[in-house]
Amino acid sequence: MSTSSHARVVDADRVSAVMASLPPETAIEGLAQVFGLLSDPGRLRLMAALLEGGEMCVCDLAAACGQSESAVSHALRLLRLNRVVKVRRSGRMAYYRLADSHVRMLFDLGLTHVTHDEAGSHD
Amino acid sequence: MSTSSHARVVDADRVSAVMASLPPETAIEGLAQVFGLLSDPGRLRLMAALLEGGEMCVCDLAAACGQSESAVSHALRLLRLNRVVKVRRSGRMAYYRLADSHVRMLFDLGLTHVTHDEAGSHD
DNA sequence: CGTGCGTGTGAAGAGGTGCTCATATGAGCG
DNA sequence: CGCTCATATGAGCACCTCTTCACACGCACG
Repeated sequence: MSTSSHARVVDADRVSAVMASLPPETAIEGLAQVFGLLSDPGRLRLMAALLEGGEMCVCDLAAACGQSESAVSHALRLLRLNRVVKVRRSGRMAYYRLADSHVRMLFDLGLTHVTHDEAGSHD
Repeated sequence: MSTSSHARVVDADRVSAVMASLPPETAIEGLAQVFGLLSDPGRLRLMAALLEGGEMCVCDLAAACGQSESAVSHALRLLRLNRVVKVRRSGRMAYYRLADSHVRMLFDLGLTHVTHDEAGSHD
C-alpha cells in the first residue's frame, strides 16, 4: 500500500475506526445543506418571524424582517424547495408557515449555544 | 411614518408583534455564524470524526476524513476561533477535540431531520 | 376584459468561502 | 546543531451565494 507522498498517520487503528463510523456521504451533504439554509441572517429572520407569527404572507414577512419582497421571495423559494416551509395560496396572496418543528429545535439549540458563549474571535 | 414608496402590509398588528419578538441582530448573526460552521461537508466530517474519535491529531483527522492536511488545518483554525474545538499540544503534535456537547446535539438533530426526510428537490 | 397588485423568477454583479501551493515555525532526532 | 516532521499560515484563485433589477404571471376588482 504504498506510502503515497507522505501518508502520515499516528494511530492507524483509530483512523480506521473513525472512517468506518463516519456517516455516509449523502448524509453529510444533506446535513451541510440543511445547516447552510440556517446560515443566512435573512433566512434566519424569516424563520424566526414564522416561529412567532405562525403564518404570514410575503409582503408582511418582508416588512417584518426588513428585506425587499424580492429577496424574501427568493429566500422562501429556497426554503420551500428544501421543505422547510409550506405555502397556502389564497387568491393572489401566498401564506407561508414552517413545515415542521425541527427548525424550532435547531433554532433554539443554536440560540442557546450563541447566547451562552459569544463564540467570537479568540486564539 | 408615512407610506414610503410602497409599504405593502396586510396585517400591521402581526407585523409589529413579529418585529418586536425577533431576536436581536447580534443573536441572529451569531446563529448564522454557528450554522455556517456546520454548513461545510469537510468541517462536518471533521466534527463527526471527533465525535467518534474523541481526540485526534491533525494528520489522523486528515487521513480519516480524506482531506489534505492543509485544508484540515485551515478548517480546524476556523473551528478553534469559534470555540467549537479545543487543542492540546504535545511536542509537535496537536490533538483536537470538541469543546462542548452542543455540536453533538446539533449534529444529531440535523441528522434526524435529514435521514427522516430527504429534503431534496421539490416544488 | 383591462388594469393593478401580490408574488415568482432569471440574469448579473458583488462579495464571501474553501481550496491548493508555498512557506514559516518549532519541536524532536540523529 | 542541523535536518526533518507535524502543524500553522498567507496569498491566490475558483466557486458558490445573496442581492438587486427587470419582467412575467395570475387573480381581483372596477
